[in-house]
Amino acid sequence: MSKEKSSNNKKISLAEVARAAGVSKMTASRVLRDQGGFSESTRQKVMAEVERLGYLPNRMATAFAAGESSPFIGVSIPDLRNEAFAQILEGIDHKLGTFGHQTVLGLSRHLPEEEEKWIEKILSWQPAGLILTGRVHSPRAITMLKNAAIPVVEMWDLNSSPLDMCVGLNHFDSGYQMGRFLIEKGHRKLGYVGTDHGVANAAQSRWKGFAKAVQDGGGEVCDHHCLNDVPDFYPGYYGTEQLLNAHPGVQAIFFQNDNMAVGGYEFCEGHGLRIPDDIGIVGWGALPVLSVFRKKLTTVKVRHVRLGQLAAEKLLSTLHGSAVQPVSDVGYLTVPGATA
Amino acid sequence: MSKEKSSNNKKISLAEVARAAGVSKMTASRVLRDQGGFSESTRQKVMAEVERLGYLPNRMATAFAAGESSPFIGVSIPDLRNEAFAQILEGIDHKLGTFGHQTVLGLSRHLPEEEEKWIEKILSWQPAGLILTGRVHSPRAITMLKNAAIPVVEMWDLNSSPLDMCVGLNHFDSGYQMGRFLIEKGHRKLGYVGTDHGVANAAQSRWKGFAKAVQDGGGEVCDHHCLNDVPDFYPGYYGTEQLLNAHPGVQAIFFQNDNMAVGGYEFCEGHGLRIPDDIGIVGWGALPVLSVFRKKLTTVKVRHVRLGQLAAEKLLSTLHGSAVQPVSDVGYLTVPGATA
DNA sequence: AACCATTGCGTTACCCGTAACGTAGTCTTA
DNA sequence: TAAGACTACGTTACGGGTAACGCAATGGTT
Repeated sequence: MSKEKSSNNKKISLAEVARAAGVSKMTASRVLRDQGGFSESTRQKVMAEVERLGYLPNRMATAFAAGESSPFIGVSIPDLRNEAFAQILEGIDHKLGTFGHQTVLGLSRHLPEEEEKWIEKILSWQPAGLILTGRVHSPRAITMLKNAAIPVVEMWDLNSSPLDMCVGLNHFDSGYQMGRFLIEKGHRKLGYVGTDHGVANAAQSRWKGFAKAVQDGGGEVCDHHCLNDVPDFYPGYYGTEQLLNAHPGVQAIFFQNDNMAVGGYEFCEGHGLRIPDDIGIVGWGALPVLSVFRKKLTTVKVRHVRLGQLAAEKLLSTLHGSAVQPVSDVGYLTVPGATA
Repeated sequence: MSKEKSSNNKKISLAEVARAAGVSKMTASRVLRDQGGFSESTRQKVMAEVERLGYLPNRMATAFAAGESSPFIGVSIPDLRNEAFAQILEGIDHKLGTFGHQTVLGLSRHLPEEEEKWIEKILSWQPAGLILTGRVHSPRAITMLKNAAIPVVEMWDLNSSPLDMCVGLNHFDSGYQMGRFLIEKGHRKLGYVGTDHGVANAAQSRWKGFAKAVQDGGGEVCDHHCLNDVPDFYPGYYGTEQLLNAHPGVQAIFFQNDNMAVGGYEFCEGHGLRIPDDIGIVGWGALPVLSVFRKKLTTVKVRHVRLGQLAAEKLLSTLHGSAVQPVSDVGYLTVPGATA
């Protein structure tokens, strides 16, 4: 509460508690940490003043004094509209919270320069570690991370030579698998609808994997990338419209994720296309919307929450001094449905 | 990166830079802050060592020394699967980041005791302020907040006598409006489908407002609450099934939010009910899924991102010493569609 | 009764920066 | 040429805790 309104208009320090209780700071400190070396009567005096004054310990000072690291773990995420990242963040935060750490959020809006600015700021506030999304970071960011000497986990995209540690899945492969799947269904003219932030990211890897599979299978790929938009329902809708206008005769479309796929599905069905007879629709991610969608969508299942938990676990193990496997693959599962 | 791998295996302090440059800590500090009072040759010596040693300033020590508050703002959110909260958090983080603050996340999973535990932890790490969701907090949490003497914004649910400051909308009224809307359409047997975490929250206010309007209009209300589930597509689906099994003949259903409404819509349509002729479907929140939904859903539009921004602005203004209106109403808009 | 261990505290130094103040040397100016 | 202003630093103290150490009083042992 703001100062004007609260009963205590300044923070109470341990020294004030100690003075009020008629003991030294050190004795008060020992009582509060229940570390022994004090009498019962002293304990009561100190605790009575703690209660009366509403003392709240300042752990920042403690950590500062002891040379400990802070409880803060910086977590950089491109955006939260994307349910995949929201789920990953839930997994991370839950695991970190269980071990007494605090999640400090950084939303990069898919821009490496935003991530760089955030990394510089957060590093100056002494986080114990960082979790970043993806494998692409600005050169200056990489230098700063090297100097910071704290553990870093790159998650989402698998990276065989990470800065430090990595948890993710092979997006290229998952795209390639889906491309093969559609080729084997007999399709040859295939589309892709996604977003584009001018940056190499995991979605782009999926698209490249997909394109490679289609080319390897003798097919043709047409793509439409919505510039600087979020991969959600509506971009899926208008992206499909633009793709089909530019490339009539596409037999199936692979979408960046399930929300976009649902948007594309709605566009197709709303314009008289039968699915999957006239056009196939394929998503990615197994997002919540699929649980009630009227047709079982062909998609790729990813355990987002688990991915977040694993990223947090790797960081926590390192912080607590355990040896850690630097790279973990959480995998994916291609799930054939009724839409392709 | 972890210590074993990085070039510098410990953090470089200002004192080390100063020693290497052959000056005092204070001179190095002045150079780094470009605060004047040093010669060009000294500047070059210091900056050369900063570069060579990879020095990163420790702002925590600075803040500590200057008696400043930390940049950390604690933000407590029930869950991130709910897109409304994800959008609010984006609004908060973007605004806070613009002003050099850092968002520290706390996910309460709709449990006041989780919120209490998180508040205790975060307060001991000296945040500059807090943003909490809703108006219900545990008594101990309230005491701790009073003692902390930092600004607190309660957001989401409007609260005429907040702990400190408040930004939100009148959920009860928005539910009441929707109840009247359905009564005026001529419906009398009305349903509600939502979730229940055993806590008085904003969704419960909407439900109470809705029930009051229906009763005032001479109607009958039937409800189904999914226990401890997230208000997403699938709970909307199965909640509708359970409601309709228990109460056949319901003429329209008000859902806790749009995602649940879409789940309910899918259930109804999948079971041969025509919408809105056999049953009306009404959502809340104007969530992204509506942009492509095949029928225009009757809903309530809420500016979630704006709400988050306003909450952050209130906190920032208080922190920078400006006078602030303690309570702001961001309002809502009932949007009639084609589903009721 | 002298000795020693234990108990229960206090004192000092330190963590990493910055504010406030001190000071030696240079430059003006009357 | 001496007083005063200015430049370019250094020194000290401080913030909120804790580690390490010191020490007086108490109790038990021989």
